[in-house]
This record gives sequence, C-alpha cells and structure tokens, in this order.
Amino acid sequence: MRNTQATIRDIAIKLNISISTVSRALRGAPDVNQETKKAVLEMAEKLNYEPNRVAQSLRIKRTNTLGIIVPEISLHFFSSAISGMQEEAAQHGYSIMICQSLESFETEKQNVHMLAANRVDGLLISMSSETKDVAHIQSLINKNIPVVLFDRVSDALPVAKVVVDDHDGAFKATEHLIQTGCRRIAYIGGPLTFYISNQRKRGYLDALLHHNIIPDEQLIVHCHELHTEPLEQVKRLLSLPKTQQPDALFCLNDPIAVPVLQLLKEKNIRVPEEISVVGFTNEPVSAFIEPSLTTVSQPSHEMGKKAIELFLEQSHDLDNFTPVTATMKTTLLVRNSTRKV
Amino acid sequence: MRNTQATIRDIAIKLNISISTVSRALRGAPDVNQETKKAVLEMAEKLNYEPNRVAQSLRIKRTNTLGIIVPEISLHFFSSAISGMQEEAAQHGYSIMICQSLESFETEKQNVHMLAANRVDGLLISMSSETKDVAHIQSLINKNIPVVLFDRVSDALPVAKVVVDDHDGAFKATEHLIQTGCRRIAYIGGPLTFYISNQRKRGYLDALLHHNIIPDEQLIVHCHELHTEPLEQVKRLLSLPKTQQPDALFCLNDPIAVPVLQLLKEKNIRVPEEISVVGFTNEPVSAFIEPSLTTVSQPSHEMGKKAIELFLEQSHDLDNFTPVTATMKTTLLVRNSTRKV
DNA sequence: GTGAAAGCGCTAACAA
DNA sequence: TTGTTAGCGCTTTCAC
Repeated sequence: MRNTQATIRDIAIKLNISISTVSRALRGAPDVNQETKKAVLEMAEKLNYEPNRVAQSLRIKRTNTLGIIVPEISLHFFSSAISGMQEEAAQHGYSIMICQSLESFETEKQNVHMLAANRVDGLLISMSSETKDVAHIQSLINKNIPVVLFDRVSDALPVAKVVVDDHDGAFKATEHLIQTGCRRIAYIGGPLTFYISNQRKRGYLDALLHHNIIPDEQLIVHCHELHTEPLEQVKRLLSLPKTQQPDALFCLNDPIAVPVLQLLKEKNIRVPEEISVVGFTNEPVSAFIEPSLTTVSQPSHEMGKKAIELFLEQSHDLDNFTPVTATMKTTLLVRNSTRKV
Repeated sequence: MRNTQATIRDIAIKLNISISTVSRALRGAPDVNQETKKAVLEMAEKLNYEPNRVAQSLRIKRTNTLGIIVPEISLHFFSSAISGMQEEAAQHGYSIMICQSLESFETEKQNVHMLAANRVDGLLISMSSETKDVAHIQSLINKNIPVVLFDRVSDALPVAKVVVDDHDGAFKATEHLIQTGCRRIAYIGGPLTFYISNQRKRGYLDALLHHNIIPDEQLIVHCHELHTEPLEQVKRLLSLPKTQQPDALFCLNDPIAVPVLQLLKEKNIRVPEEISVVGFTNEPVSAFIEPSLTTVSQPSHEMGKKAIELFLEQSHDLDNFTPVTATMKTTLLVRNSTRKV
C-alpha cells in the first residue's frame, strides 16, 4: 500500500464520468449502461486497477476476513484444519488471518484483540490448553461477531462448536486396551481446566467402570504443560514398584504419545508386550513410527470445513441463532502399539 | 464488524474534548496533558474501545499485514515456515494473511490479487510448481510492495529470497548414494520449469559427473504433477529390463519419497539392499517410516523467520534496495533407506 | 496543549 | 442511467 495505485477516481477522471458510476460498473450493478460499463472495465484493466478492500471494508463495515487462532500451526491436526477452513472460506470470498497462541493464555488474548482491531467478520478458535477464563472471547460475542470453537472448546461459551465425540473416542480406546488384556491403564492428560482433556478422561473412566475396573488415582496424571511434562510423568509411573506400574498408557494426544513411544524404546521396554500405548488425533507420524501407534483419528480437514460452514450459517442469520454443536465421528485405528485381541 | 463498537468519537463526546486529542492520547503522542491522557485511557477501557485498524490503515496507507502464499499449508515444511514467520511478524506488529495455491497457477494468481486488494504491506511467497509466468508477482513489485520469495523461488524475479543451497544439498545426497555403491541413480523431479527441481537436478548431475558416472536420460524423470505421477514414474522405472533398472532413487522431496518407500514395501523390494531412496526437506514422518528415510533437511522455521527479516530490512529502506538472497544450510541426514558406506 | 477541518478510497442514499 | 453528497473511523496539518 504505497505507490500510485489507481483508484476509482482515476478511472472516473480519465473517462470523464462520476466516481459513483465507476463504482457501480465495477461492482456489476444492474443499472449501468453497457457501454459505460465496458469502458470502465477496460480502463480499470489498463490502469491496473485493484479495488481497495480496506476502503471498502471501512465503508460497508465488513472485512470479508475471518480470524483463526490455533495453539500451534505446525501440528498437523491444526494445519490440516486450517487448510480445510482456507479452502471453504476462499470459496465464499473470505480471506483468513491466522494466529498462534502457542498454548499461552496471554498470547491468545493478544491474538483476539488484534483480530478484533482488524474487524474480522468472524473468529474460529481452538483454545490454548492454558485458557480457563473465556472473557476475551465473550467480549467478541458481545460485539456480535460470530465465534466458532473447534476441537479445543469450552462449555462456558454459548457458541457454535465443532468437536469430535471425545468421550466416545476415549471410551473406545480404553475399551480396546481392556479387551486386549490391559488392566492398569494410565491416563496421561492435560490441565484440570482443559475441556477436551476432561472429556477424554471421562470416557476413559467410564470404560473402566463399565468393565468393572476400579480406577487408580495414581495412574491418572494431569500435565500443566504439554511439551516436557508428559514424559516426566511417564518416567515417574515407570519407576513405581512393579505391581503398581501401568500396563497401558492412554495419552491425551499423539504429540504426547509419540515421544512416549520413543522413551519406551530408549528404555528397552517392549511395546505392546510390556506396555500398550494409545494416542488421539492421528498425526501422520503415528502411522509410521515403529511400532505404529494405535490412535483415535479425528477428521481434521472436515472439521475445518465444518467450522466455516457453521460461521456462514450464523452470519446469514444473525438474529435467531442457536449455538449448534457439530459432533464429528472418530475412528479407532488399531495399529501395533496395542496387543492383538 | 457490526455492533456498537466504540470509536474515538464516543470517547471524545463523553469527555467533552475533541477527537484529535483522543487520537493523540491513544497513540501516546508527547504533546498531551497527562491528565487528559489518563482520562482518555480510562474512558477507552470503560467503553471497551478497540482501535479500528481498517480505518487506521486507510488513513496511514499501511495495513501492518503481510500476505503469505504457500502451495499447501498442511505440508510440514510450509506450516513450520509459516510458524516462524508468524512469530517473527507478530514481534514487529504485523498480522499475517495466508493463502494456499494448492500447486495451481490460477489459484496463485487469484491469491496475489486478493492480497493486493487487501493492501498487504508485503508478500512472502513460495511459488506453485506450475508457476512459470511471474507477471502477477512482478506487478506487485511494480507497485512498490516488497516481495520475498522463499524455497520455491524464481530467477526471473529481482527480489529478496530465502533458499537453501539446493544444488549443494542434491550434490551431497547423490554423492552419498554413489559412495554407498549405487551407480544407476534415478532422479524423480518436478516440471521442467520448476526452479528448485532444476537446481536439485543440476546438483545430482554434477555429482554423477564428478564421480565419472554418465547420466542416463532414462533415469531422469520430470513429473508435471506432484501427487500421483511420481509413483507412476517409479513403477515404470521398476518395470524396465533388469539391467536398466535404477539402484537408487533420489526424489525431489519427502512428500514424494515417502509414498515411494511405501510402494517399494508393497512390492517387497528391499530398501536399501535392492534400491536406495533419498528425499529432500525432512518431513517429520521421514524419521519414523520404516526404513527411516535418508534426506536433506531444510531449516524450515528459520527460513520463515529469515524471510520476515528480509522483508523488514527492505521495508525500512525501500529506496536503495538490493535483492539479497539468503542461502541457508542443508544437512544430509543419513538414515536407513540408504546403505552403509 | 487542544481543536477544526480535510481527506484516505469507497458505497449508498437521494436527486436529477 | 448518471451525478452529488455525506460519511465509514481514523490521522494529521494548521490554527489558536
């Protein structure tokens, strides 16, 4: 935005007509003389005219831009979801502006402010694991900006959501562990305030109870931080007295399960013979790691598309909006990190 | 952008002062009475004021937004580069707007137009493999918008670039194959007009010549499309008469090499005993696939950061700009898809 | 230290 | 069918 970009005014002057006529012609309004329109379009081409969306946005009070916040772009689940959003959004004339919270609540708040300042027409967010207070998001909602939560959602927000059935996915995963003979199944989860972690934990607990296994509090760990703490916790579990050690690890997600698998390999603990491991998400590496990781897959690309669809529905009909939750299917992918039935 | 967002005007009225004073106070101008400033800031807080970047942008003719175009967000190399850009950009007050070309020239052109319409302050682009004509990018340059190319660059554009030494990386990879006893090394590349593919091919050819191996045209393939064609081409190579078959495959990148590895596994062709495979980029899966893939790693995150740095330098000093090319180091990661020396 | 006023590029009444 | 005009929210001279 710097040099001598042509404006509708330039076109108007060259053609000796008014700027409103140019504006109309450019926007393909019906009440414009065909000749005039043709001349305008040609002149626009000639002057290399490019509409100024900034000015348009200011005037029409819509930016045709959506804000997206994810914890970490480079996690495949998120980049794949973003990819789905981007494609769907582009099809409807929306551009997207992307931020990462890097799992930091403060950064997430800043991101929200920045997107609000940019007057995005909607916000699609997957919350950081640290996020507990949702006032920053609520403030957007109060300003009538449609918000769609995906994957990392919160019960405290009455908005559209795209999730998978975390409870069900976790139940299936845990049941699979039980059916393959595991009894001391540990859950490696996130912070106590982390919604999806709690959902998955509930699925895990319900599966245990359903099979008459009494949960052992010792085997349920809540990591405050998702990068290094999980490994520490697993090491701790492995150093318990033999009889108290877990025979299976159900991890909150693949980014936790994969390093765990590597740790076990380093320690020469055989998987799945001595200990089984299950993840969640189905990151691409999970299929390739040795042994390949049994995991619960989430349809990331579709979730992204769906999130945009929910935004569109809402923005078309702002008045009578009811916060729907789209629940997508998970699939248990049985691979080689768990025993055969 | 819809409801009753407070404006500086609202603040001015409430405080019974002029909007210019409010503007000054908000921007922390020096010539504002401390009392006034305090009152303004408090009122802004109270009214939940959020500056309108759209209006600011229109007025100051800068958006503080950068456009990024990549072929595919969900390829780890790109999401990781974007992540680096995002972090660096955020530190300097820039937001980013992201597009995917999906390897389509037409889409890439549309992306460029959209970003131009949004008046981004700069463009960071990794070109689609289809892109041959660079007029769309040139037109931005003509409008004085700084452009930085990264990874997928073009010689035809006199702009800042961030690349790895593709020739050197390919040379090292090919030499490694030769040193481990391979003689009939195939190159699975991209379109003839694809710059990095040609660079890598040159490195490959030079390594062969350096070791007195006469290149076999039959073993050099150029895929027009990067998703399905490479596998077809490899199948073709494998169906050649025994003596003409390759004993090594040097693939343009890991997204090609990984499926190739799977194909070979399906066909029960032992890697690296019967055939060696080398990739480029170092996608995360490459370390985990069995056998793990020997590849040339690129510092994706750093390349992203560097690209932003080059943009910043250029935007600070638009007048005397010389198009630097930052060449980053590649590392040959020898893993198990190639034989031991 | 503060205010009045112009204007960034565009859209959308309203008038002609 | 076209032109005139006001104004979106902000910054920035220029006065005072």
